[in-house]
Amino acid sequence: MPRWVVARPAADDEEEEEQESSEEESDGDEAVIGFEEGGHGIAEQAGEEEEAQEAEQQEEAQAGPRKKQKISVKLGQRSLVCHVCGKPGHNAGFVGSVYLDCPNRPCYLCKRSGHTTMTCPYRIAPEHGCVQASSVSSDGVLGLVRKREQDGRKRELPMPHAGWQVDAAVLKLHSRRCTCLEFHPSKDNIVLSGDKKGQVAIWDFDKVYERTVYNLQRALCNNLRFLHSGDGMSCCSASSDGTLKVFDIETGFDSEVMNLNPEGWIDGVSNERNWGMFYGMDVCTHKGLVIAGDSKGLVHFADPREPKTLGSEQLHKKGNKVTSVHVNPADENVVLTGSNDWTARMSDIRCLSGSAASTSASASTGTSPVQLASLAHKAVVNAAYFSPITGGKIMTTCIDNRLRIWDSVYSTDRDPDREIVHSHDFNRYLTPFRAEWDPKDPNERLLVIGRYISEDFGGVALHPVDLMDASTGQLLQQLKDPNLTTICPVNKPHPRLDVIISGSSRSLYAWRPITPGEGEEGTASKASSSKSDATTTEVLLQGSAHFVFYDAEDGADEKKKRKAGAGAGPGGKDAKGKGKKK
DNA sequence: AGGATATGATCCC
DNA sequence: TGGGATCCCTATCC
Repeated sequence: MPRWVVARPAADDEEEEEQESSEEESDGDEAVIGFEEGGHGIAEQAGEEEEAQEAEQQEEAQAGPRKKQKISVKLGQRSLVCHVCGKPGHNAGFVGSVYLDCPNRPCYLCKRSGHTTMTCPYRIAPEHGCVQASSVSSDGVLGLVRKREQDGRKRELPMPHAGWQVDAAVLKLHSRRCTCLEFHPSKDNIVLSGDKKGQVAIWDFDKVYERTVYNLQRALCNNLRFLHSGDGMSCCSASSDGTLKVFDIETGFDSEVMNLNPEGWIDGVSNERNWGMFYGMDVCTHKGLVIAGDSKGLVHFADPREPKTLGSEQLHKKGNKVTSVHVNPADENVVLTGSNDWTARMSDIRCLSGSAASTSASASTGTSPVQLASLAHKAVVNAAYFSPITGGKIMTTCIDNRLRIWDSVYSTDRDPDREIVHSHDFNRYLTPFRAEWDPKDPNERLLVIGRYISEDFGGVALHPVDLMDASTGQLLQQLKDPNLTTICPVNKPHPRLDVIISGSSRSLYAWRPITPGEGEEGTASKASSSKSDATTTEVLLQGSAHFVFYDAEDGADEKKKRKAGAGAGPGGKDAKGKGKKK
């Protein structure tokens, strides 16, 4: 029984226009669903016409000034001109929920020529070209023994569940898109999310209506990690405003651990080059150490109890973002970093000199004494993670549309054991995709990643969240919901429960397995017959026990229940939604 | 309602 | 080495 909450973003300072918008928010079913802006209809598909091509010059010479024009692909239309390659005779773009590729361009999925996305072998069989892991291979007795020893006597990765559905959602929790997620280390139903404006929200996806928002930083919150020390209330946040802050999730009280721009922005002096931003960040639990990568290829080490940088190391090429930092779960001395310099690198922090200057020269040549391995990629590395239990495997997400798997940290001097072609090369405007290990899978094979290109599900274009097997490249499940039409770049499997949280646009969604007997109410099977938003709404309403409207704007008691059968809505309980000062 | 635009990697000149 | 054009899947602002 899916439960949906519409939350207004916490008040941004004191802005007057909030009132107007709260009205439009509160009026009716549109707001419930909150998908009114999702339309990707063909009519809205605007495109840029290419510069004049020889061939088309004569034909269109009389057409007047060529400016931006609407692209509306109609089947059977006469004079077709492709807005992608500029050649006549065909067109590209959405036809209903299906995107037709330009045949003159390489495949958008695998980037190879000779076919389009629709016929791409990687789309038809996601495991195409993928080597099976030795631990799941069936040949030979030795292989079997090895498999038994390495892989818990399992060859087939058990299908996680028959299906998943959105069980709960907070729509418009944030005022900007969600950028990162983190589960509470001990409280099962609590998830934290950061957004593009530096806000951090704490959401109870069980109670659904309970959430807290803090204005923690002034720019994009790139990473949240709990310190796992003391009471489990301290969380660390790395932001593009150049600060690293530790805050208490109960009180919102924060303290600055690091600031890359202590002088602040100085007009005429500060610019994009010298302004420091934090990206990837992780925590050494036992050492009480926070490790954060910045926008200049530096990795900083700090003790959150003492606001002072312990040291910095140029682990990546100067001027390139360190997009991801991960401490090996089995050996805290080993750190994996991903970067815009097209590499992921494994380093031993015991060899730190503590001074960025001393190793900056060697880092760019890849021969720093700190460095254990450098994993070459063909494009920017969005994320590089050790496997969550043994730390023995490595998975990277690269925007060349490939997930790379090394089955052993000792084979990092070779090519990856597997390259899984998967659509996650974001264009603009989206939070970078990051494939995440499922920490509950003892085999360390299950991974979760959102999909960029849409698929036609009964006439609706949806972007599923994919569950894949890192050992075979097999697509195990695609999580989808007709009411979730936006792309889900941020996804995280729960460390203990059968829950996956997805951050999509400004909203959070909690997926749970469909329990037998409950059926697939509200999912695509039902929506497939309906085309318009209105009917989709109907389907959602039918399939749900109750809706709770949560309007954080109006102060304390702003819960309005709607929709029949809504008795279950938790009564007049106050949610603390005021957010911190500032 | 619809255009401008923020935004980021990349490629090309 | 730098500016400008480009990009399928946004979302907000005006």
